[in-house]
Amino acid sequence: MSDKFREYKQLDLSQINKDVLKRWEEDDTFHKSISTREGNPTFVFYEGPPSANGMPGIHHVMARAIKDTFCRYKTMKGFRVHRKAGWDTHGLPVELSVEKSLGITKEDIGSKITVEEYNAACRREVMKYTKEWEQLTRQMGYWVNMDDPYITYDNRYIESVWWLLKQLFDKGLLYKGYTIQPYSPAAGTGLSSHELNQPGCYRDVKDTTAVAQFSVIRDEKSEFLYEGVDSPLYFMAWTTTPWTLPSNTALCVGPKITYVKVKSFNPYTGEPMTVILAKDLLASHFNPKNAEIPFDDYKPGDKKIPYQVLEEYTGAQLAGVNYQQLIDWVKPDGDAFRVITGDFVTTEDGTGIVHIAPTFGADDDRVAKQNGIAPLLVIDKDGKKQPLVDKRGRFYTIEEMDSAFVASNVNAQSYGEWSGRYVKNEYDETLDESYSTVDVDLSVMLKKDNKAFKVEKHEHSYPHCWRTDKPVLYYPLDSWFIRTTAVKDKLIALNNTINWKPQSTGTGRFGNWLENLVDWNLSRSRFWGTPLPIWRTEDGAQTKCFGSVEELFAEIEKAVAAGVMDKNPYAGFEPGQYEPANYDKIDLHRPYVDDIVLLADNGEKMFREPDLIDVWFDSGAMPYAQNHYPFENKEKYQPAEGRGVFPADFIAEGVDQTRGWFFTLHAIATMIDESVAFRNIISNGLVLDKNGNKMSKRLGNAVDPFDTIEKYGSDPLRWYMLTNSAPWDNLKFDVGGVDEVRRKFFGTLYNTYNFFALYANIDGFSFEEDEIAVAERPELDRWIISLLNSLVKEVSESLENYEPTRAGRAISEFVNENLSNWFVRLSRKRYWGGEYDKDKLSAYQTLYTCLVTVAKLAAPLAPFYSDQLYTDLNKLTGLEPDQSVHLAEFPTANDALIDKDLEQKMDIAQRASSMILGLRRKERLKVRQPLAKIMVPVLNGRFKEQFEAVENIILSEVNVKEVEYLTDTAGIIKKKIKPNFKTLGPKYGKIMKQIAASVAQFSQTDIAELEKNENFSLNVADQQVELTPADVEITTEDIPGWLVATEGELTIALDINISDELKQEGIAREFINKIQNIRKESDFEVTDRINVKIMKHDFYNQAVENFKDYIGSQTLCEELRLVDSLKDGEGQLVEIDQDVEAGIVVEKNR
RNA sequence: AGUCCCGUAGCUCAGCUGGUUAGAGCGCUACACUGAUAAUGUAGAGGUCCCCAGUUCAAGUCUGGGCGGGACUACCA
Repeated sequence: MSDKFREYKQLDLSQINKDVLKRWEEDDTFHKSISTREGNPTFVFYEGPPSANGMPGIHHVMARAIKDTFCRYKTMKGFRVHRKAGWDTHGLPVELSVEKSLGITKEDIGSKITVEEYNAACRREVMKYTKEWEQLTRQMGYWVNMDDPYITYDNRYIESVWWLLKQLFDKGLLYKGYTIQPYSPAAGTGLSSHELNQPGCYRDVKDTTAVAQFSVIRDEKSEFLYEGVDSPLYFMAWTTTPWTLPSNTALCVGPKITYVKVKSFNPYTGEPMTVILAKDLLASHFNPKNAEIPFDDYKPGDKKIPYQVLEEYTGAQLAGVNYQQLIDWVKPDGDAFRVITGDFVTTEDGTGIVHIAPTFGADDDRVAKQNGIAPLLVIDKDGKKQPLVDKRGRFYTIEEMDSAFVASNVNAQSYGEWSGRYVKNEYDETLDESYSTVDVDLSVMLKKDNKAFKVEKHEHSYPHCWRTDKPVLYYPLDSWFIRTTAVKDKLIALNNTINWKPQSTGTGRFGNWLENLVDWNLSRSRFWGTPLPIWRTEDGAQTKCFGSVEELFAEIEKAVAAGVMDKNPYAGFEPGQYEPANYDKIDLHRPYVDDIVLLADNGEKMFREPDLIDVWFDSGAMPYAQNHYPFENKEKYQPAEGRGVFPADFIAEGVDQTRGWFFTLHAIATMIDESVAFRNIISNGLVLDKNGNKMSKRLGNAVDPFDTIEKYGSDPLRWYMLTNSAPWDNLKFDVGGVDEVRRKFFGTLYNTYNFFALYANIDGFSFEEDEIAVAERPELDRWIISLLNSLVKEVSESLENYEPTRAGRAISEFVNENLSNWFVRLSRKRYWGGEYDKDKLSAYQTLYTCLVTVAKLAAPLAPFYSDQLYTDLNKLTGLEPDQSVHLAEFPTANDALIDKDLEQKMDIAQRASSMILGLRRKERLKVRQPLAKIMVPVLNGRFKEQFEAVENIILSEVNVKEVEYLTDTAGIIKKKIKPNFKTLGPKYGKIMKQIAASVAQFSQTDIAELEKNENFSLNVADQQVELTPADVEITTEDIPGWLVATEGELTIALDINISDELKQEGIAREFINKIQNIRKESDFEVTDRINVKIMKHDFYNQAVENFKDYIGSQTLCEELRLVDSLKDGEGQLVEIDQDVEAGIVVEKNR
């Protein structure tokens, strides 16, 4: 063990990073931080699994710094912290990068490459950057348990996921339905949004559009609309796809949009009518000039059609009104033909009323479901429900429909001629461009039926299939869904119990998302992912969902026994045996599961539903699947005592996960356990480049975390990210800021430590003396201890509230402003020279305590340097029982040591000193020149008492001999008065401005009177105003005839007359300074004794003689002589005053 | 398009429940200090608190509406 505190030549945080890492590894500190908390309450953290198929970026440092900070903090608070690492391994990005690296497309899977080979490639690809990730985790000091990470492709993980799906299936929350997706009839395939966003897919095309008239049904719900109406009443709705009109089942209005009822004539038939449309769009359908035309003058066929606005309604009022089906081909089953409201409705184009065909529009489908509107479906020969248009893009033929359905629901007469027609001519190779389209023919039909208001060509952007160049349809496709809407209320209720940081994300983005919840579409047509564990007979009548490998294994055995399968592909697997080796024998991925054919209870064959599940389900399942629950670790979920591993106390990820991981965690936990998955959450913002642009490799503005850590060390990087802006604000990342943190915060802290070490080593301080009671320590020490305890309080509160930014900023402010710039600066003299007395000891003990406490407070945020600082301090003193700061207990504040009055006093001292230094500078009076006195006007006793307490500190700081307190009896102080708006405002309100004006006019006599009587009456705007001292702020402004500075309520005058005595002392201090410089330049040890010779000069001979002892004591000079001359080349010249130079020789005393 | 975040000095950010000279750091300029020394201190210059309306005696702060940047979710008659 060393007998000295370690001293540094310079601060190398990058090296410290490496040293500390090495020590952590040698001492196994991370595991100790858990094992030493054995039996304590747990703190559960969930790691949102990253995908290792991409390189980690600087933004990962951000999220992980936050995570790490709170896990370390809770550890220091005594909790046993759970934090298991994990990897997200499934999904489209993996598939895409495999395809890129193999140079294949999805088309090639199964032909150029087998599914087996493809999957094997995915498995390799997904862990490609594991090493880099682990390295970053290590280097940045992110403590997470990587011994046994969860991996979503692992069979055991998948098994837990299956178990969860089975629970949902059993609860009736898993069902097969459809969703509206882009679909290419020509290619016979659904398209992903990714494919749709290929260049050239959206093209401007001219389509026939129609404004149709939907006839209102007159009943009690619509009666209010008939006021003043004497012709048939219609809603008007516009569509760019008239072929969807036969599938219309609702009309949608904006609840806040204003609609008008207009009396006019149908332009094609000339029939009188009354129509409803959005007020904002009136002018685009009715020419305002025609409003003047008398109705009687109108004849059918006239170009100018008169109209008259009868009434206005809001969309909300229209909701619920029923209308007649526009085209009566097929009757829907269920509620339909009703006006509903939707927020997405605008008045930008059309009529402000949107035609809803739930089978052919995503918005339509959603809004219809929310309002209980049925889609228009037909039943085919197999008994399956189908939209009116089949997958080839044709209206279903009557022959292909179920005959009973045709009899009950289909109007064969009107539908007949349309049956089998392609809705887009492009789908029929035999048709040329001249052939009229369904859109046109339907529009013509509507015109004839008095149901069309306007039919015209309209150019708009429409998506096309990138493979066939033909238009895409939005089409319902089969998918498996989780019925999250069934638990919507529960989701919302549970969300309200979660502590969101920031709160607005929880109530806003996340809360709104829950309010507008739709069922979770679980299906993905992919290859690399968790397969849906559902087998069905071909007709879909029999369904089995498996919640474990064991169940599936048993069914396979049954199928093999019945001869449905040749052999069990999972033969050799031992059900119920949970060793990894056992699970390595099987593969639950495609294509292996696809080959499994099972036997239904009725003897039919069952095939797996080919979909994979949404990868978000994988990650949302991690609270369970990371522990292979419920197959293993079941006891951790229902612990006999204390807390188990569910739910999490804390999670943190980017705000982009709100509808991703945050939602899936929340949804799964709610559905499985009616519990939250996490209690506290920080959703952090993005890391942008310094100009506020998104970082990307392509733009070359991405910052490499490894380089940054290598250069600066992790601590400044982490500190910068955590303190520069609140975690939930976006961070404009600027390396310059990291460097600033290094200099400002770590540099200062390091300097403070080094200063301490330097003198402590000289004096042999090792904190072996008894601790001096705080009450017995000097004012300055009690002050910094008070601030330190206030700091502990603030940091603890901030971290308890998940606000790392506040914590970090408070620590930094303490270290820079108070500890270094005030405490150490004022205490310097206490450390160097002099006796090793109680004051010196107190100075050491106080500084030591501050440093070690700061190390602990900063440890969660800056784990490396804090540990180094802690270790350097503790190595010698052995005061702390723990070998690492991360095993130590987090400090707790001692309220008894917080002295707000003292903090106030020191604040006065700091401000007074800086004001006096300001005055000196103005007069070009060096601080080395002592001055006689300062004068301070005193307005009340309390102020005087406070000032007196810190008088000596101020005087020595500014090098002035004494303070003179001025009471105002002498009348030499000029005062200033200002109204106190906070007290007067509420009392006098409106006349506040006049009062302020009157008060500003107060004379010195007025002010004196107010102070004396503690009351002053004013008459303002015929109102009596009573002022008490509390209603005004009286400050001193000036002391005529003196050099004065004023700041707030503090006024100080400086006496700048310099007596001979003072002048001499100034000269003496000048010499001290010069001699000290020479000592330093000559590389003398701080403790070396010296002899000094000074060549005589009338300017300073007297001063040197008079202050000989003083100079000697300050510079450790044994012998100080004034000499007549110096030898040539001996000594050096120093400037003592303007144009006065002294020859001086400084020698070591041997 | 909807939801959410952000907009204060050249840059990065504070500014608590509204209260009258709008702050800090960096950068710039000047000066000072000096046995913490590749440090440090003090000051100066630098502001349309994004814009417009409203509430109020009083708005950087509250309300409404815009504008700009960003994120997510949707893609539409």
